[in-house]
Amino acid sequence: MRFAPSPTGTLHVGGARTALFNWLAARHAGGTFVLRMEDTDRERSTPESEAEILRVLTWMGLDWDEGPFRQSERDHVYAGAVERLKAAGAVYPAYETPEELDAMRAAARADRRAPVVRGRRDHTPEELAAFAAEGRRPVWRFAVPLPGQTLIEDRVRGTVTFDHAQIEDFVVARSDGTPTYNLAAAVDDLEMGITQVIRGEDHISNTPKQMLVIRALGGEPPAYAHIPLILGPDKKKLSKRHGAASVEELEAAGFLPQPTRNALALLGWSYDDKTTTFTLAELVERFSVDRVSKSPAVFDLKKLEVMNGRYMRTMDPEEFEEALVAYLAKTGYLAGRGPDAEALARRSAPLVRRKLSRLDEYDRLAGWIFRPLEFEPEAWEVLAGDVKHSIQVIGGGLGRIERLPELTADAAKDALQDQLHVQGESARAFLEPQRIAITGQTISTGLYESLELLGHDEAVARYRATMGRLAELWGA
RNA sequence: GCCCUCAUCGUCUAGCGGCCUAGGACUCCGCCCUUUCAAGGCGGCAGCACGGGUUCGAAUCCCGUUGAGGGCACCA
Repeated sequence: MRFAPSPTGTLHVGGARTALFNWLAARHAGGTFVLRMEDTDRERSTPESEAEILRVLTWMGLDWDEGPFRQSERDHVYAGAVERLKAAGAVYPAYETPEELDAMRAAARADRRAPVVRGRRDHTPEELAAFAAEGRRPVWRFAVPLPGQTLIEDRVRGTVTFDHAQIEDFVVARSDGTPTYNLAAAVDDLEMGITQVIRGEDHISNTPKQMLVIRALGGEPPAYAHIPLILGPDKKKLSKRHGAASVEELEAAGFLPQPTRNALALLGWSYDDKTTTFTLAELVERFSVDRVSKSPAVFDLKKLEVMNGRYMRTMDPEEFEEALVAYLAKTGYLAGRGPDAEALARRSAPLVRRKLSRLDEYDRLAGWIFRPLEFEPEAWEVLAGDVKHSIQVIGGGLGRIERLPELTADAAKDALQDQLHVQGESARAFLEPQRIAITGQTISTGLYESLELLGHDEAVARYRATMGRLAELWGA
């Protein structure tokens, strides 16, 4: 099994799922997982991109047994293969100019035929010598056998037939001697002893070309499985245009590796009619390409959020605390929020654990902890909407909190619930202002726990500050 | 234009001729619980693209139509 990305950008959700499926298939079968960088496009391939892909794979918990190999470092292998193809008469030098190629394709199209290119396979030795004398460098094209057809015995789609009339004499070696993708991929799959290829459906039309190359080299093609593509909400192939299309973005948004992996596995694959959560071990044990769906799937971020939230709620509290702090540190959230920032974040972990679906929502819930009391406009609106009521209710709450010998969440709960009865208020009408009074937010961590976290003095101070501002408003 | 592929609730899917009055999950909508937001519990809305066959019987098999996706470079 192998995963062979081209390092020309970040790893998006589709590529990550391809990697996952290959890895799962390899681990399930006890096979070898090979990582190979398809960087024959030297213009677009970058070391940064390669490092990023490796990092993301590791983040997802995927390891590899061999590699990463780089095609850019294997020129000699491809050169050797091209020589063997020449010797076998499977390729020929082509001198057609770009204009001629365009004309050929346009003509075929006008003729309602497939826009395929056939170079002249029958140049005489004299002609070839003349070209050489002019210094013209040919590309080498694969002489697709005509007539004929190539069948793919695909593990997810069944038998797929390609008529050779539809396959052009594809370029195998560029005029500068470098190999093209179809040559390099075929040669590597053969050389590296790859027996199973799982890749996106967008590669399916390349497959017969690669099979042709492998057979011309005297080899046997691996088994192929072309998995359906992942689509964006617009039903188009997922690309950078769609938000959060890369795993890097998911990570930055505060999704954890386990639920992300789980969600990715379930895109186009299912185990049965009910199970929706799997541990890594379960995935390895149960995965099979035979159960991969044939139709493309729309990636649903909302579903991932739900899975992520549920996962965070079921993980160990300590583990969650570590994940949260690591995330906040990595994203730079903690920096510049005072020397106690990390300690505060740790203390807040239990308060946000049941409320978050993604870590980047942390600030919305708990940002107030790091700031002196200040009101969100909407929050202040709630209090200012009925100043008299707010003063009564918050004043009532303050009176009770103030007298508490020890401000714990339980004590706060008992006191406030008793007070709301005393004042004949509904829970919502009484408790909502309390939260705003101390956090300044309409949505926040739980009221009682928040009070405990603040501690008696700070809580009372905040209450008083709010009362002060309300009194000011009342007076005016 | 040519080639390949796909087609079950809005989304992800189970279903491989009778177990289907089509199951699960997410979203959405109610209700309950916690006398707060959230979380949790319970319930509800919603689907076999269409038309022909084959068969005692079709979501499941065949053909066609329609729709959708992918590919068609000296990119990968």
